[in-house]
Amino acid sequence: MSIDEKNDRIFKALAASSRRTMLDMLKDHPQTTGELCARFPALDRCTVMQHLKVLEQADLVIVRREGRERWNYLNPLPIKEIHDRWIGPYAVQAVSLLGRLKEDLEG
Amino acid sequence: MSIDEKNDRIFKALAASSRRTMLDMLKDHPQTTGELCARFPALDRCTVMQHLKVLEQADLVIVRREGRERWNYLNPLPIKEIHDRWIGPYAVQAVSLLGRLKEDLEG
DNA sequence: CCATTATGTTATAAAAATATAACATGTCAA
DNA sequence: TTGACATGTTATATTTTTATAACATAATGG
Repeated sequence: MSIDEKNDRIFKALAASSRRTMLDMLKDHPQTTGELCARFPALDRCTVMQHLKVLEQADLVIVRREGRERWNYLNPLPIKEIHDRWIGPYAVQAVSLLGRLKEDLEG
Repeated sequence: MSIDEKNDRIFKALAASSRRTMLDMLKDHPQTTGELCARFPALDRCTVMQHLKVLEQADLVIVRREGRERWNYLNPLPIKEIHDRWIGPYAVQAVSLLGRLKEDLEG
C-alpha cells in the first residue's frame, strides 16, 4: 500500500467523531470490544465493530486476541506520521501568519 | 456553532484527498476557482466548487470576490487548532512510545 | 457437556458524500 | 451593447459510509 493510500485511510478514519472518541477512550488503556460497546449505548454493537475495523485498517488500533476477548490497543504512530508530514507544516504556517498579523498591528 | 461541530467540519473537510491537495495548492498563493479547476482535469468544475464549499464551511478557505473572479485563500488556523487540541497530544504520545521502545531495546 | 458470553460474518437498509448536467447570473472588453 | 468568460444554483445520479438485523462461531464456567 502506498504512502498516499495510508495517509488517506488515516484521515478518513479520523473523519468520524465516534471514531475519534474511541481513540480517546483507548488512549489511557486498551479495552475489549465489549467495553467499548458499553460506552457507546447509542450505537449498535455491529456499528462499533465496523468503526473499529476502519480504525484497524488505518493501523490506528491494534488488536490482540485473548481467549474469547478482543483487546483493542491504540497505536498513535500513524497520527504522528500525518502530523509530521502534513498537519505540522500548516500549523507552523498558521503561527507565522499570526506573527505577521501581530507585526502589522504593532507596526 | 460549537467547538465540537467546528472540529468535526475540519476533520471531515480534510478527509478527502482532493481537498487536501487543494489546500496544498493554495499554500503558496491564493488562486481563482478557474485556476483550481484547470489543475483538476479529472474533476468536473461543479465538483471542484462543491469541494471548495466544504473547505469554506470549515473555514479552511476564505473567499474574496474581485470582479467576475473569485479568489480562494488558504486559512491554516483551523488546522493549527485541531493540531493543538487533538493531534499534537497523540503525536507526543507516539514519541514517548518510541522512546520507551528504545529504552526497552537498550535496557 | 451445555448454557452463557464475547465476538465474528453476511446481507441489507438508511444516510451522507461525491460527481455531473442543465440552466442562470454578473462582469469585462471590444 | 453584446458576446464571451467566470462563476453560481438547482436538481439528480452515483458511490461510499454508517447503522442494523439475523445468523454463526468459539471460549468460558458451572
